[in-house]
Amino acid sequence: MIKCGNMKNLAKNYDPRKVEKRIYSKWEKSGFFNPDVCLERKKTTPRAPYFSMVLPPPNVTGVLHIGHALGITTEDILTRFYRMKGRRTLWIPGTDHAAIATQSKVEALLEKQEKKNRHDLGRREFLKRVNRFAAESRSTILGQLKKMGASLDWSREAYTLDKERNKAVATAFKKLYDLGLIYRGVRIVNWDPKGQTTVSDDEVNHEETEGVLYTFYYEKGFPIPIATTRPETKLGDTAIAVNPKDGRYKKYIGKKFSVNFVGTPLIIKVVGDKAVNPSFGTGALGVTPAHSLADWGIAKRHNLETKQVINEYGKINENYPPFSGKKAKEARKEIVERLKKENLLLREEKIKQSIAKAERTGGIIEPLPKLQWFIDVDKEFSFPYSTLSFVKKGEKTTLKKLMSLSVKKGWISIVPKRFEKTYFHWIENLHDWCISRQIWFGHRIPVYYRKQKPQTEDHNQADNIHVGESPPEKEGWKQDPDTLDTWFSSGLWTFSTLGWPEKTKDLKNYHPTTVLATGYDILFFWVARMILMTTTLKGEIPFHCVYLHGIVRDEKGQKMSKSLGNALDPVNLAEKYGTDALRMSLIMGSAPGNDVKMSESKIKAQKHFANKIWNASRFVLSILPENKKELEKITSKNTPLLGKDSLSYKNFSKHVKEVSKDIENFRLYLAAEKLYHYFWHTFADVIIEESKQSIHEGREEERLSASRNLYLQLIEQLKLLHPFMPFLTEEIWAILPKSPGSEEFLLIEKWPQ
RNA sequence: GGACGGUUAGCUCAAUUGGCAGAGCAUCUCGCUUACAUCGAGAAGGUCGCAGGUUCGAGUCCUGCACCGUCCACCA
Repeated sequence: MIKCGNMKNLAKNYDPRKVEKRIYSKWEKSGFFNPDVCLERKKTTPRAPYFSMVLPPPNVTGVLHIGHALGITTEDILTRFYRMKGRRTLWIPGTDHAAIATQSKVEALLEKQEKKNRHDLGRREFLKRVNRFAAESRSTILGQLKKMGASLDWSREAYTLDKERNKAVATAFKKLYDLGLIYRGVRIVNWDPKGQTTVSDDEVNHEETEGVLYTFYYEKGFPIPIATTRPETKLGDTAIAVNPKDGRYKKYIGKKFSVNFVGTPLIIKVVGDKAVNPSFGTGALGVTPAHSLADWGIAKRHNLETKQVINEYGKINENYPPFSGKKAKEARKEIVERLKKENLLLREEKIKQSIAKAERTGGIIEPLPKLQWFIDVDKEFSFPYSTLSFVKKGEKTTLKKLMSLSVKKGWISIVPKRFEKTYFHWIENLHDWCISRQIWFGHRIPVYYRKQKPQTEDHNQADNIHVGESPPEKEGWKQDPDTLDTWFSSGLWTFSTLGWPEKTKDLKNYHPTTVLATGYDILFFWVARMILMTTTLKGEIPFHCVYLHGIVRDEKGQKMSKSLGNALDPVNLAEKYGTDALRMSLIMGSAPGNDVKMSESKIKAQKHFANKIWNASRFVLSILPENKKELEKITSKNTPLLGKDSLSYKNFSKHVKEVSKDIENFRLYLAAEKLYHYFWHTFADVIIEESKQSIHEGREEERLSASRNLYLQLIEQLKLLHPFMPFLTEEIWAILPKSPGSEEFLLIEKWPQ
């Protein structure tokens, strides 16, 4: 029998609570999350390839949810893997101010706690409150990131609204403006009457509801019946559009009618437009340019007048008595009543209708023509860089083309590939991006206006608009009161975090970033915008690869949310089962782009796995001799592995290669599964069990060979498992005797070959 | 209207280039044996959504269908 005193002081069961905090602070103190320290301490070399990533900045609206935990785990696995591979590895942390989301959260709190709105406080005081809220959220979030074990370089932490990023935003705005890609103009926008602001197409959700399609004549004797779900907007009709091929109405095209519609005089021109579907409704469309994007397009094509009926509060404006001041819905009811009374209503039919709601406030979107700032995605401009192969310097291109070609030409790959199709499809349907918001929290638009003086009224706009970080020195300039869409600043994230617009070393060393890992739900919001911004402002791609993970759902497959009460809190779970178990359970069975169904039993299983690793390690520790010289025989390379052990180790080497390949190819779920399976069902169940005989009863060489095989395989499995289960593996690493040349921290240990 | 994904054991999901259908949880039986009862040994449980086709061989490739889900879309 060998003496086995080594494991006496180790608990029989692994208790993550006693380990995780201590280990994280050890890592932080070591400085190895920072590639500069790794370089200094020669853990990597200046000539090593880099691996860089940004953390998709969590919104400062509250706390991290389990979806974040999946993203963080995915990213941390990649980061730890490449760090161990010897790359110059940088993962940058940060948070997002999330303009509308944060502002509406604080507004709701204000309403609830003090029965006040933001105007009661005023812009300055209100912003103070929001910033205070954001700061609290930020520190909660940072704590949670650490709890998850994220090996982020905290020395480079960024915030979308901090000084550096503010400068980046203003610079970006000016540059895009100078390129002619940002313009101010009147267009139909998505107006949120509840939030009193515009929102972009992507911030609108469509819900299917039942609506009523009313078919009627404007007045008695009018030849063309029209159909609409919103009779109240018809007060603003300026035309009827019919399909030019429609025999029924051909003869009316070009004619003008004066009608009296429920007491309001209208001048209706009949136009032919091929956007009109002859088989829907009556085949004739009452054109309301101010309140429908489709009609706006028709009006543009036929030079029709725009008459606004509904105001910013969703009420009929002052021009339409007796309906003025009434809510759209009430006005609708009254108008329909009147049409009925006058015998003008032909039909009422129930139809399925999709209703647009603002994502954040739930307000029903009112399409309104408004003067706003836009990014023009179709405008041709000459590309100012010679850094991308698919567009030459000086060549005419558009933002849409840049976004599309970056992926099409293989500069950026999307994993899984099927999302590339979705991406292209989205770009094809893209309209100009409305970037101005009538909210207070965010980047104030870096534009200043001056009232035109009568004597200088020469239509020279440049005299009265100034685009830049600060106003010109002369008097009378007022900054635009609006703020920018939050995704404007997020779009700059890969390079604004590295110091742009300054020419920093970080930019040179770590951009383009290697991978962007994020949920597929923000492919359009964020990923596409980043590609847009980076190609245009830097002549670079933001990342070489986009890894899209799924959404975390509950056991029933429902999206987790606070309101449904099925949300799992990652910090609670980590506390209960250990972070490593939580991480493992999130990764296992989650193929790229696939949703993950989570349940506590899954996490529990991984807690058991952690315990298994702990105990197998205790066993290996128990067979290691205490005597230094004896121990060296096992830890050093000089002891040969005999037949069976040698074969077992060879097999293990295959496992190592497979796992490495899986991680390199983003098959993290497969790597995790293999690690689990090999450790439990090969290493513990078979190899350890079979070694027991050699160790207890074998000859000296057999004993040494078996012990060395166990020791080697354990050590190397700890390395393989480290990216997935960093705390447990680091803890065991600290306890096990090391081979010559090993690192103090598993964190920076070389990845097995 | 367009596109995408899913359908495999009671539940949650795997099966990387086509090669004997696998895990975890739950269930049943037995076992506290000197790493681990957060464990071990064993059992039961599957016409891989349906219908065709390609192939020596199909859960995997092709065609069609069904159901569930998701995203996109200016048919009022």
